[in-house]
Amino acid sequence: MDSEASEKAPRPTLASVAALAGVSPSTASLAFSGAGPVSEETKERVLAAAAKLDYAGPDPRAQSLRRGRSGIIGVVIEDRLRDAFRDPINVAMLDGIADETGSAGASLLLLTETGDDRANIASAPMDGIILVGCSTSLEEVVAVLRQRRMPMVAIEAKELDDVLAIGLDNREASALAARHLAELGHERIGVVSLPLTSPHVAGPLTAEWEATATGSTAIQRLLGVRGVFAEFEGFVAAGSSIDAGRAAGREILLRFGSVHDERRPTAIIAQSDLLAIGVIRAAEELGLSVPGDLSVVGFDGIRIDEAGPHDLTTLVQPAVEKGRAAGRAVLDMLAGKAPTAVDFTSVFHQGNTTAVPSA
Amino acid sequence: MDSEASEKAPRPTLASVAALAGVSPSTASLAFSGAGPVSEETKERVLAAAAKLDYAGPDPRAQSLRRGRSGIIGVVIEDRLRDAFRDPINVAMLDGIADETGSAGASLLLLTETGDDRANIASAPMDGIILVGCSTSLEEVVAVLRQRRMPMVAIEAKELDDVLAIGLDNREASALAARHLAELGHERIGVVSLPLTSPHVAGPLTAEWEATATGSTAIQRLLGVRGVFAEFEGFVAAGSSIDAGRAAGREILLRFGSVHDERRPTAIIAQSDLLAIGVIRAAEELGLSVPGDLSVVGFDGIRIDEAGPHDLTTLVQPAVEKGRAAGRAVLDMLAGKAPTAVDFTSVFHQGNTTAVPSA
DNA sequence: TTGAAAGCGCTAACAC
DNA sequence: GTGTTAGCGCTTTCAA
Repeated sequence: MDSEASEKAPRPTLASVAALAGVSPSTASLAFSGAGPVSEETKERVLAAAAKLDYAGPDPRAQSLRRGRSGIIGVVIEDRLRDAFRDPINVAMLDGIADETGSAGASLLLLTETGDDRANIASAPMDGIILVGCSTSLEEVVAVLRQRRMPMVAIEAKELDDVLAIGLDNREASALAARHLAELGHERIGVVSLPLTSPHVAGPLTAEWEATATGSTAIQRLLGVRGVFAEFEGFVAAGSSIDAGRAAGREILLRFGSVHDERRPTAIIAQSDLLAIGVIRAAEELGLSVPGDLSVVGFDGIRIDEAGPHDLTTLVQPAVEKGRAAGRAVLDMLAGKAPTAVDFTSVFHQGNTTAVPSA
Repeated sequence: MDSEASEKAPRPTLASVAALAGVSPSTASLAFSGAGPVSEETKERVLAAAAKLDYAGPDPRAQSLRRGRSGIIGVVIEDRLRDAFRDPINVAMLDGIADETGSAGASLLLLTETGDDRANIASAPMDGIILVGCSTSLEEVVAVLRQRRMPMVAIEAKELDDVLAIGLDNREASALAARHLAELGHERIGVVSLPLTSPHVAGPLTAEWEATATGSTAIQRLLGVRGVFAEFEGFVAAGSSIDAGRAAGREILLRFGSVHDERRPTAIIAQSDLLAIGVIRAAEELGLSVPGDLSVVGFDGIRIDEAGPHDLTTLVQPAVEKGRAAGRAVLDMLAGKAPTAVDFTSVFHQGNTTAVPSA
């Protein structure tokens, strides 16, 4: 019964306010928006009428039909939220997006590519959209959105028509990390990859798997390493988390039965800092010291409460800036301005988790 | 120039599809929605016309005006996203909300109480709203939303008219933790509190501060402890993070100059697991062992990659369920059903971070 | 089974 | 400065 309260008290309309104030609806509208010439006196009368009726301002639904804009920017995330936001790098990026869109008066609609939410991508009232680290079904999603004539921006996705790309030098940066290890004298390395396909499963990296992979970021980072080390022990993690990194680390370190087997990699490149921390943990649990017995490199450069005493050697990417650029790009598209496709560069940070391999 | 592409190709309308198919708009509408009797043949004709025009389906903006529903549920977060989502407990809750709303075909609009985004709360096209851990300006926000006749659900907020409450036994659970410590024999304890006011600042807990506090969760948890220990060393953290916990832990442990001062608390209750982990870290850095020299209790029961060897003694709260309940409640309100206000219960988990105080 | 008409609430043009 | 008119694109009566 209580719930009917909302039904009993219909929202007053601009028209009703105008009527009470004794002015035309268009005048009342102007009085509210301040977008045209209205006499002080009329304005006051309208505002008084609005107050009396407890009018909350123009109905956003009607406004958005009339104006052809809803003030909403969609953000499509591949995973379930709890998977995506477990990694601070994604949150940082989202925060960057929110910075830009928020100050332009737009709000963010969170959408995932998973199951039920899929249909919403086709039908939510949005003015533009940002695709984040999407992969598997990216092209399907893009096709739907293209049909909706929706301005699209994708962060770290493969090039697609009608989609503005915000890039990161994943390949080059990873090559940098690999070269760093090579220069230290490492010859046998392992790589812990971000998920390659969706749904996320863990397992040893194989050529076939890599060939069918859809995760653009992971692929580029793998290619970067391969440019330096033709061969390496690859293992695909089930996500970007310390746990997943730990599991992957164990797999790589124990691939030959014992960590003392001489074929064991002396260095591991992890595709995210969380994964790297997991690898370090796995190594320590197996009695290996970092960087004495094993060098570890990460990727992202998040400020890592969890790294303990280690200062992770990693590639610092400008996550917030990436988000900002994406936000700015959609807004530009909406404003009819030519948006700028930006490519960001990661910076190598030499920490204390890499060293020359032990004899 | 490129950006004008979207302007040149206007979205086709249902009317244009209908015209091409040689039927009335209303019939075309039915053919799409399947919500009425349409002959197979007509339907096919309409679909063919739609395909030819590359029609992407009804415009959501027009739909939402006509139907009075936008299919959007707002979620108001107090902090900047990166602060709120740094704590996995919040992400879990959001995930619970998304579960429910997503499968009902609604999407989530993310709003913050901070600066620019504030105005959006007053003007975004939403059907209902969920307030999450909001505090400071809760009442202002609620007033605006009430005027909009917006169904409101609040998670762990103080009781307010027209707002359905989803609660957690913060007070009772905290009392449980305190009693646990009392039973172990602790007499001098410290409490690391979640932020009390906004913007978040850290500092020693004072009676005045507590009196003007707006963070409902923090207050309840403090009250729970006070029911058991009339006095304790309180310190308010600047957020729910390991770093903030570490800083707060240091403050409390060094309040009397040295950790060896006999007035030093022998146990610390932290209002979140992240804070607790930070406290443990601070203790260890100061040469104290946990639980030997210091007992630590957390709150939340997140699965903690970062706890290292410790199995944190904590209160496990059903975060995802809390989110689900909130989601279900808004949806019920929208469906005209009486929503159920739910109160959740936390479960005490005895880990290995609490023990009898050392002599 | 289909069509015609009305209007959701607002605002941009245009007249006065 | 203010009022009038005309829709934005869709869906829901109601009548045929």
